[in-house]
Amino acid sequence: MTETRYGKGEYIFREGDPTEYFHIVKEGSVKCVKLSLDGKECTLKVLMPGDLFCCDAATFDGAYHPGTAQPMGDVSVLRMKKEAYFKMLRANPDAAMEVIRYLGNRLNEAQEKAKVFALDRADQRLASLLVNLAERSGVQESNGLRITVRLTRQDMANMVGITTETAIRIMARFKKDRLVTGTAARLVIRDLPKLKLLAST
Amino acid sequence: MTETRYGKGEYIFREGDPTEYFHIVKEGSVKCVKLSLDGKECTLKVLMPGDLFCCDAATFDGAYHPGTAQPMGDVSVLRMKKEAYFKMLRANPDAAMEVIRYLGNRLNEAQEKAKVFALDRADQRLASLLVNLAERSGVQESNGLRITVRLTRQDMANMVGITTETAIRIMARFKKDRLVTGTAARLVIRDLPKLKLLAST
DNA sequence: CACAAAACATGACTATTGTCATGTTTTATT
DNA sequence: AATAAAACATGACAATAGTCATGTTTTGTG
Repeated sequence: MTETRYGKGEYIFREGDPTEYFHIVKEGSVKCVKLSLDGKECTLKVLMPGDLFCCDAATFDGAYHPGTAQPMGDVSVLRMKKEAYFKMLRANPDAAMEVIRYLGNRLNEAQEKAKVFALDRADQRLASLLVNLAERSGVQESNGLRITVRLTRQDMANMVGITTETAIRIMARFKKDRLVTGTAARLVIRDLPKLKLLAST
Repeated sequence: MTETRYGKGEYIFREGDPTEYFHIVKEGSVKCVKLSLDGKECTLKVLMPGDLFCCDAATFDGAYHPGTAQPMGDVSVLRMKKEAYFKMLRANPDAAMEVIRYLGNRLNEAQEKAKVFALDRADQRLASLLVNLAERSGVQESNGLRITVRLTRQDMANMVGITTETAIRIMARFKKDRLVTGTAARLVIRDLPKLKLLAST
C-alpha cells in the first residue's frame, strides 16, 4: 500500500486508462467524472476519506476505467496493485465481505440517485445534493452547517445534470428563501429541514 | 436454495420489507421499481435469468429493501436465507469474488445510466434503452431483433424517466423513421446501428 | 497591489417535455 | 364473439430548463 499525493489540475486516472491499481482516499476529496462526446461533464460522485474508488468499479470488473478521477484541491490517495489486492481479498473473507457490503451500499446510493434524476425537478435535485453533502461533510457553525468541500455552482450543476445558469438561478432563490448562504469557498446550509422537505416533495 | 414461482400482479418483495432472502432469477423477467411520494414509478432495472437481485443491493447492505421486485409475467426465482448465503460466501472465496465482480459491473452500469439521465434528451434515453434491451434480450428475426421482454410504452417511460405520452410520441417517430416496429407484445428493432448513433450523439 | 481568470449573475428567447383532455385500437377475459 | 380494460395516439397548452449574450463580482497569482 503506497501513498500518493495529487494536486489541482492533475488526474489520478482518466477514462480509458487500464485499471492497474485499487485506490482508497486518505485525505481530501476526489471527484469521479464522465464526459459526453460534446464535452459536457457529469460528476458521478465526490469521494471522501475512507471511500474506495469503486465509484469507478472497473477495478473490480473491467480492464479500463469508465470514468476519470480528479482531485479537488490537494489529496492523498492510498493504492495497491490490483492483483495483490484481489489476492488479499481471497485470503481474507472479512475484507471481502466488507467490500461486498460497501459495493451494495454504493449500488443502492446510485439507484436512489437514478430515481431522483428520473423523477425530480432541477430545484429538488439540487436540494437533494445539498442535503447529502451537508450530511456527509457538514460541520456545525454558528449560522448553520458549513460544507467543507469547495463546490462552485458549476460543480453542483455537473453533479445533478443541470446547466450552470440554472444552478445559479436556483441557488439565488435558495439564498433569498434563507435556505443557504455563501458561494463555493464558504457554502453554508441554513435550513436543512426545509431543504429536505423540498427534496422529497 | 428453494425455488418459488410468481405470477402477474404478485410481488416478490416490496419496498420496506425486511431483507430475509438472497434471490436469483431462474426464469422470466423481474423488474425493480421505486415509487415517489406522489405515486410516480421509476423502474431501476429489468432482471433476467442469472441476475442476482442486487439491483436491490440491500440484501448485501441494509435491513430493508429500498425497492420493490415485481414479476413481469410468470417467473421462477431461487432464494436462500441471507445468513446461509453470507456463510457460504465467507467459506467460498471464488463465490465472494464473483459477487464482487458482479456488483462492480452493476455499479458501473448504474453510473452509466446516471450519465445518460443527466445529459441526454428523452429520445436519446429511449434509444439507449432499446439498444440495451436488444443486446440483452434480442432474438434475431427476419425483419430485425425482437425484444423478448413484453414492454409497453408506459414501461419504457418508467425506465428512462419520461412520461408515457412522450414515450409514445418518440416511439411513433422511431417507427416513422423505420428504427423500430410493433408494440409491447411484439417489439422489433429494425435499425440497431442508427439507434446506437442516436443514443450517443 | 494589479491584473487576469474564474465564478456569479441576469435578461431575452427557445427548445424540450409535461399536463390534460379526448378518442381510437389492441389485448385479455368471460 | 362480446365486452371491459389496457395500451396507443394526438392536439392544445403550460411549465420547465436550456441557450446565448453580456455584465459584475470574487478569487487567485505574479
